[in-house]
Amino acid sequence: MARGKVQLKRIENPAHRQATFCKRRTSLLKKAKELSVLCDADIGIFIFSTHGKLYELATKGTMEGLIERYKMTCGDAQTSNITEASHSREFKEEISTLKQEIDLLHKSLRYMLGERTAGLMTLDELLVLEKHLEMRMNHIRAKKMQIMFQEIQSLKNKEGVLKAANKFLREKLILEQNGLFDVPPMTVQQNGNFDAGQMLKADVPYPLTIHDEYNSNLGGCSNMSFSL
Amino acid sequence: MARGKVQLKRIENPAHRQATFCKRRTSLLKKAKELSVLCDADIGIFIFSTHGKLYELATKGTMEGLIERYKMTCGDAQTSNITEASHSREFKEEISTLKQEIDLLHKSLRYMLGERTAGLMTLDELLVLEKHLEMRMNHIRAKKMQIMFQEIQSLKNKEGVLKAANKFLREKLILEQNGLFDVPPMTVQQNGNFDAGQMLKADVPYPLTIHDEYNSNLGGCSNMSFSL
DNA sequence: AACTATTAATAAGT
DNA sequence: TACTTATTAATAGTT
Repeated sequence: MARGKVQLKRIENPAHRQATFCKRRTSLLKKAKELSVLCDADIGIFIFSTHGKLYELATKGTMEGLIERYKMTCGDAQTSNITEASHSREFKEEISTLKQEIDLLHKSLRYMLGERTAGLMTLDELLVLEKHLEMRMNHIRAKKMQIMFQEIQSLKNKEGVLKAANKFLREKLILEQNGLFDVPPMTVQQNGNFDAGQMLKADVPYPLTIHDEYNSNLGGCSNMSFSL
Repeated sequence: MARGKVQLKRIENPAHRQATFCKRRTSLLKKAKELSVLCDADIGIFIFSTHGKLYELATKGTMEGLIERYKMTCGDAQTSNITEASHSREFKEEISTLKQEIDLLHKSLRYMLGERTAGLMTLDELLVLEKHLEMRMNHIRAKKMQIMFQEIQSLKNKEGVLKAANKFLREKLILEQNGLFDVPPMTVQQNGNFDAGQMLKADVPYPLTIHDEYNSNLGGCSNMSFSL
């Protein structure tokens, strides 16, 4: 523009190129500022020198903001790229969904643990609670077994005692009857039913089971509760 | 620059402003192209007019590419803003963490349900499983009770039968002994212990409990399992 | 970086 | 929007 025209091609002389770059870069940014002020335009410029150094201008707000606006504007019409903003929004939505799911799982776990704790539990707490549940289950099983065996042992004792008494009485009876008449030995079969026919073949029609007052001996077991 | 200087302020006349915008914009982009060619620089420019229309120039590759390069360059040195790439990475890391937590919660739930299902469960499935658990617990309780009452009823039956037989034998014995000597009536006390002293005060030292072969009558109850 | 001859840009008018 | 032109601004080559 002065002292002769210039070929529109790369300046090979490095010093010359650097000088020109400095002058024209300054002018370009100045012109951009003028344009933005005179014409009320928003302009973003970034210039990378040959060596990668960055020179920038954002006439309104930050360059980030202008880039956002640029992506919004051209994203509608030109590129198929999704803007950072909508990327962020999608990520945030996914994170929100996942957090909701975690909340629900926490609630489910608390429900299963039978807990009515108020606050949220941490991950570490959950692991503790997992072990906790195992212990609770074992405790419940142990307690259940203990009660059952107590009841069953109590009944077995009664059975044994009665059988012993029965045997003793039978033997005594046989001894007493020895000179008068014969009675076959009485037995209790494996299925727990009393063999009345063998005991008394014809002369005594006897009720073989008795349900009434013996319930009290079992500590009211029909109302037993193990508080699971 | 011609026919008089220009004040560096917004041109209020819209037509005038629009004309100037068009001229200067064209010049600016021309200057930018010249700079990029002469000095081997990479330049990105975007201009938003007053009405939001976008004019852009990217002297190398696409504007997207230049914006990426811009963010890389200034992200390292100038601004404190995090680039889209690292934003994405952070989001992805958070999502990964949340998914891990959900996996763990799913495992916890499956463990509590006693399930050994392979795949992941959906949120909807979890709600179903929550109800499922309640039903399973009720079922387990019912089954447990059923088994216990079966055992206890079986033992009660035996007890009743033996008592009946005992009573019958005792009466029979008394009848037989009536002319010979007196025996007081035998009883079973509330604590389940046989009152041997009352039955036979002096002459028969008798083992009051019998533990052996009667276990088989209880269906192997010492090995009972309710598969919780 | 400063100078300056010269070219490029452009304001105002058409 | 495009052309014209008087005038200013930019800048290539030099110091």
